[in-house]
Amino acid sequence: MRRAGDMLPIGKIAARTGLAVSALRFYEAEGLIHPIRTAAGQRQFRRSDIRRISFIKIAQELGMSLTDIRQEIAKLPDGRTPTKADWAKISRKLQAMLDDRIHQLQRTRDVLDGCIGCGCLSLKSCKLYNPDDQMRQTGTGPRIILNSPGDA
Amino acid sequence: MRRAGDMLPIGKIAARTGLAVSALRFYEAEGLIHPIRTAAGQRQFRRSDIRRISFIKIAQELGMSLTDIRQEIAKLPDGRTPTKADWAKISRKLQAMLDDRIHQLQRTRDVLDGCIGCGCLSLKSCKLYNPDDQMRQTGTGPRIILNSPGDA
DNA sequence: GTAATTCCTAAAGTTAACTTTAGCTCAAGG
DNA sequence: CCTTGAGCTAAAGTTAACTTTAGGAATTAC
Repeated sequence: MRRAGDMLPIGKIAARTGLAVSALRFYEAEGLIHPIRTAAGQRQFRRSDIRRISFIKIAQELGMSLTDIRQEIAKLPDGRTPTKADWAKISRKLQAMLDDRIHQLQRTRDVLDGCIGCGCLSLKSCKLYNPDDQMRQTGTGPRIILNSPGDA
Repeated sequence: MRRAGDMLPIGKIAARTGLAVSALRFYEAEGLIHPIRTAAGQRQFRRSDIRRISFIKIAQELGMSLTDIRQEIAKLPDGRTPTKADWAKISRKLQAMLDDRIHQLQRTRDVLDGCIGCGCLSLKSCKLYNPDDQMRQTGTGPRIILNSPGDA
């Protein structure tokens, strides 16, 4: 029952999500979104793609790389437009990540409280950094890692 | 009263802070740390530099760029080795940033709870994103911004 | 119907934060 | 002494995540 009226051109999607048009094209090239094309070759997005893009942004905010996000999104149902339940399921990992991150920051905050004041601030000697934290990027290139495995 | 015994070579500092030697040299080039040199030109770090580097890492973790961090560090007393009080003072901004970040994530978490479940997830239509949030990077180049000014 | 938008692709450029490489010098151990 | 492990510099390379540019084609607005 859904015809052309449901579809949105790239510019509208950009406006609705706050992403640049170029970023959306980039995301398609990266396999994160899969707009269909008009006969003339112009991209047409489903409304549900807005949710997908929102998911991408939240996951990014939590430090996931686009590669990681692509993997997560790949768990969505095959050809069909994902339902709310699909998103709820896949979002559980985000919930957990949010919780972890919040706790980590709270710990940092608490320790910083006494620790910078007392003058002992040192990445190794202080327990400001929790060693039990995975899920941060590794490898070469630019890194922003505080809790790298091995710190104690 | 302090002679050479108090000073540490770059390798030791790298070991103590968890940073790579190359990163420390890079930080010096960026004006974030200022080790002195031996007659032969080798870097010698003060023990207090460990605290300085720890500060840099925490600030980075909170999303500050090295440029921002350099500015903050510039507020430390001129030539003298900073005291605990100096660090405590400059760390107050980090405390505030930590608090902001924690609250932001909590908000995201709470809204995500109901919001992804209910299927309304959309960056613009949902209040998942707080518009009252500054202190995120702007400009060109790679960006990871969720709460860019203008979102509602 | 035509001017102004919006869209297209492909390729190259940008930025931050480092790392790697190449070719040396210095310092510590046996 | 002489080898081996740190250090040094300068310059080039890397990576992620985009943006910009160039040169067209399709739509929309008047």
